[in-house]
Amino acid sequence: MPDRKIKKNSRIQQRNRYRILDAALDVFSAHGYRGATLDQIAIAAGLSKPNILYYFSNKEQVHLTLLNQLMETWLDPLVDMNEDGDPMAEILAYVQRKLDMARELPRESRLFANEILQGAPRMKPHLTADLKPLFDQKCTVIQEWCNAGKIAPVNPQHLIFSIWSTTQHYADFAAQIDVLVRPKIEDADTHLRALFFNILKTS
Amino acid sequence: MPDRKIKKNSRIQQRNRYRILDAALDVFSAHGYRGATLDQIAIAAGLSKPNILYYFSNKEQVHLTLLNQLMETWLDPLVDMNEDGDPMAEILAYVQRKLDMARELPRESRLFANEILQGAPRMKPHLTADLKPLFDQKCTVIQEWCNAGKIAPVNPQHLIFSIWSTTQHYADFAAQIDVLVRPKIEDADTHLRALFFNILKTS
DNA sequence: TCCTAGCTTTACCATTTGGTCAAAAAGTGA
DNA sequence: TCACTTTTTGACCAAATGGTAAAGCTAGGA
Repeated sequence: MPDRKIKKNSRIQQRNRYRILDAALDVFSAHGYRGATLDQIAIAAGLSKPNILYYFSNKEQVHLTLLNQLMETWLDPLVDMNEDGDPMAEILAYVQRKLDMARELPRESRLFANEILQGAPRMKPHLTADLKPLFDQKCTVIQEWCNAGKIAPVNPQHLIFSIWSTTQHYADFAAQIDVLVRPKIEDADTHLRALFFNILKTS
Repeated sequence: MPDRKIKKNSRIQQRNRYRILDAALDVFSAHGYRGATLDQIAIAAGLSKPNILYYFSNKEQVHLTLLNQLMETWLDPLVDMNEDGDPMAEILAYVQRKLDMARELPRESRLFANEILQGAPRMKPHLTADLKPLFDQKCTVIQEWCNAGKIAPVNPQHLIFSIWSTTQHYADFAAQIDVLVRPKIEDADTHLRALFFNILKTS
């Protein structure tokens, strides 16, 4: 029988791969790639270490799978920024989506931050292939909005960096924020909307 | 002889402790605490591993020494924000100092970011003891500036978070920025000045 | 009921890692 | 030069880590 049947979709496969990736997300986002161990992941997943290696060929594959999955959803908010919409509304909605994402997927944000902080050794190809073209395209759109006078003149690259940094900060630096402010922060939305509204408004 | 002479200041001691801390800053900032090894640090310092442990009792002590040193300089820019000065000028000057710092001390910024990202296990006491009081005090100052109408109403906590995140982003996410923009960024200053000017200006 | 493919575990291995120790080497003052 | 202190090193260790191999278990179809 030349074609071997690989059942990646059996119920057990699906459930266990999901468990492993969920556990790995916990561990990698908390300790970085080199700081995370297969034993930690195994314990968090409720499986044995060799069992992890039955589903993934090695530690790096687990990490890579997570990064690949992440890349898919990570770019969505920016993709959805529509060049035909109202510029101010589009940018502010993008800020809101990024902020929501930081709140709903803080582990993913920290996984990404860890990877970039450490020089993006496993992610650089993705950045070049996926993020860079999208980034360039959206920079062009913003530049055109500026040129048309629909928003105040602004450097598109730095604008996007500011949006990324301010929104992701609430996930990535949560440990610091927890120390500094007692009750949970909920009014970041208002602040960031004002921050970016004020630099973009024409008048 | 009851009092033992500990020569921490011999020329050799000074030189080697400096070399070790400089090498450790390289390694810790690039891999995080758990991802860094004493061997890497030893090689980067041009010393042997046991020699490292002659100067520092263990790996954690090297890391802690770095964090303590860092904490001293890290707060300076905020300390220097003078409540008797012109509010707008003071805040914009603070932004500029933070940005300069991210450019001049990117390894320190990444060391800090790594530590916070991973839950600040060794830094939380410092944050509570040193950063928090300063943060609260400066938030009060900014709030008073708002109340006096000297700057536009703004949430001081979020304003500071925005300043931290946008400035440090250029150090912490340098690997990503390198992929996205060809020539080196020098006009971040202009962008950030405008960003924070526009949300703070009255009228 | 038995067979088989798929799943799990136990035992194990080589390498890496933080750390120790005693001896050797290099300074240093008289 | 000699005696003494400080610094450096090579050999070593126990624990942790990524990974392997083979045997054992389990579910489900014939």
